[in-house]
Amino acid sequence: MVTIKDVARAAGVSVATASRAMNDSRLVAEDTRARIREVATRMWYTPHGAARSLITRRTHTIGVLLPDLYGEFFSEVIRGIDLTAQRGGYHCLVSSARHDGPQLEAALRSMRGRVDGLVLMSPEFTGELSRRTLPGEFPVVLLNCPPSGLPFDSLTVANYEGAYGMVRHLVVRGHRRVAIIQGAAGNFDAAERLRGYRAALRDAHLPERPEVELPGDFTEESGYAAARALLQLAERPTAIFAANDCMAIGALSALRDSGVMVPETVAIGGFDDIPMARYVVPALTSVHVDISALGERAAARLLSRLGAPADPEPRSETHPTTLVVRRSCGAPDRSSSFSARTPPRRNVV
Amino acid sequence: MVTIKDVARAAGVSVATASRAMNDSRLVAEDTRARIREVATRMWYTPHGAARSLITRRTHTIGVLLPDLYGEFFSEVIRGIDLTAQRGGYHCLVSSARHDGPQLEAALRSMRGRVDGLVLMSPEFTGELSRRTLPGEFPVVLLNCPPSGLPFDSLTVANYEGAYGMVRHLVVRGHRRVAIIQGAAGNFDAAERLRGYRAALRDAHLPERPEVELPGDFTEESGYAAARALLQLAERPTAIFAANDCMAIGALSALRDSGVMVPETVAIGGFDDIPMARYVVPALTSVHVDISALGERAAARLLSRLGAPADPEPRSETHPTTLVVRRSCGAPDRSSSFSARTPPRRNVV
DNA sequence: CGATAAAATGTAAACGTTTACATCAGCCAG
DNA sequence: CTGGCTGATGTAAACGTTTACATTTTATCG
Repeated sequence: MVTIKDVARAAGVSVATASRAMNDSRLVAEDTRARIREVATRMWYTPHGAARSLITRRTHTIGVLLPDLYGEFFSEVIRGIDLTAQRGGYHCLVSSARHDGPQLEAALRSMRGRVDGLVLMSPEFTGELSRRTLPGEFPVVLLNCPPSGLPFDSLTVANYEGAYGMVRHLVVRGHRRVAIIQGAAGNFDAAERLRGYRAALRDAHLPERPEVELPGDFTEESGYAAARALLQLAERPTAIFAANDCMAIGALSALRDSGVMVPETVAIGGFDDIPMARYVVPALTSVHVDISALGERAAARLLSRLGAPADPEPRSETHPTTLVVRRSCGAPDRSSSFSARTPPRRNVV
Repeated sequence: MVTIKDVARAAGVSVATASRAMNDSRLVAEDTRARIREVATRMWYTPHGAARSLITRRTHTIGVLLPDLYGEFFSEVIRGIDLTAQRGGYHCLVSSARHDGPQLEAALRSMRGRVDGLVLMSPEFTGELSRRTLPGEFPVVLLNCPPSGLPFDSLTVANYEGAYGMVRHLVVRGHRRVAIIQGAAGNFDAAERLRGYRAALRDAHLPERPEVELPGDFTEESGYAAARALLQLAERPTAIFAANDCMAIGALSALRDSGVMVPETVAIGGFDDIPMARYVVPALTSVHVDISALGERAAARLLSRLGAPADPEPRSETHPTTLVVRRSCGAPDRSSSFSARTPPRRNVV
């Protein structure tokens, strides 16, 4: 391993000058700077990150802590984060961990001293445990976490508004009995979407009916089961709002298996607008979330904190959603899938 | 920031003993060990990663360098890698970079000194440029890279065999004119899949016909365009093998838009078996790749290198694929999607 | 030409660990 | 009682940087 000492010796200068040359300090003459850099590249010198961050107290790395890595969602978040991180000269240390107490704590601890800041996504996050694991002055951006009272920046998806808009849309189309398949218990997004659903009904002067608020856990199976249950009801709903697309797709399967027409007999709406939503039949109406942009915002926020840690005021931000109307709730069909708003996917493999 | 010195002072020992206690060395008495650890947890001591890796020359981090982060594929790879990395006590530093020469080189350099080893995925990788950027003794696992002659472990998907199996299946079902929509030019996977396609035709004593080998670039649009072009031919193919699912789905749209029946008039097969493949209509026959397992293998291979860097022999490994037959090539339809082999997805949001 | 300011370079301390080596106490055999 | 061994602890040097400070060289100006 070639160190800066080797470079300095080869260039006939002291390590200090060599270091300055590598860091483009103005305290070094132009010609020596050029000479040193030339020598450095010739010797394939790469600075030792650990040594550097030991003294500068900067790792130029941001930690990304996710509850899981399963599915399109996280891939997109990471993409957004990595994109802006790279632009700012930062790396991403990603890790997933089940966020039930000790696991999260361990993950946080193992990241300390390796990262300058953290993007923490944890819809089940209770500020409880890590109030001491995370020193308050450590830069953290909470992504889609329940309000915790912790002094951290926080970024959330407009779950409430998105759900409200979806249900309102269903109501406006004439639906009087709108059911909901809820997200996982204890999940912040799930709770917010439920809240939006209820508000939309209330504002339309429709009764809240507990029997059509079915539990779910964001999985396709739970959507399937919930839809089955709904079909058993004496008074069937005419529309179903599933708290995410996976469950909506599960519900779609259930209705198809039961011979129920969608959208003629029952309309369905989902949430997230995952790429697949365009391709199921009928195409799924959903609430679109620009996830990659969300990741970009989170990273940008964190980077700005890192750049100027002066501002102590934690800020909250809500990321807007848009309703994408497709056939599953009665919109006219489009002949080609290309007219949908989500850009087509590109896979390298 | 509380350092090991603070802990040592508080526990009334020297830093050496404190360090030994934290690292479970046998050279420290049991009672002092307990006392020191107790003090350490009470003070919320976390070792400074940079300082530690400066002296131990181990970062306990593996780098993951991907060509992009778009789509399900990378999400799954990362998941597999992170899973095994965590099990082995390692972190993942992920980064995406367009792998055209200087970009890749820069990414590699910026990772040096931060990671103990590297999983490098780059289907357009030419061993050329980085023969010197990557010192030979640095542990690297190449994932889906073209054979480079570099002395590195290498893991590839059974592209050739998978494509061969798919085309053979089409031929066995009676298709005589099988077209291919190729992957991106210069892409290793694409080349291998083309090779498998040709071999299957040859072995079935069917002629190779250049006019049905259409170019593509793995995007949905290119699949759409290619299918359009195929429909213009005087002698239409009766089956189309698309080098990935995205293009297959694009082709599906094109055929639907042209009023061509799938699979009755033209059968279609894809590659990758992305989750969406089950949901398009008709459900897409595809070559399934267990991507997360691929990532796990890659990480496991790298970790074993890191554990015992004795073995200098670079090893190659091919990851098997399985053909998943669905309706798009004429298989009987299944009533519920749950019977398909891909497990249902779980999204947290 | 000398004084002085400015610019360029060198010296050495620091960052937080680990670890080779030194030390020291206690113990046992001769 | 002495010498050597064992086990526990301390001392200090390293790891590869950056940077405050000291020193030297160069430029400027009276």
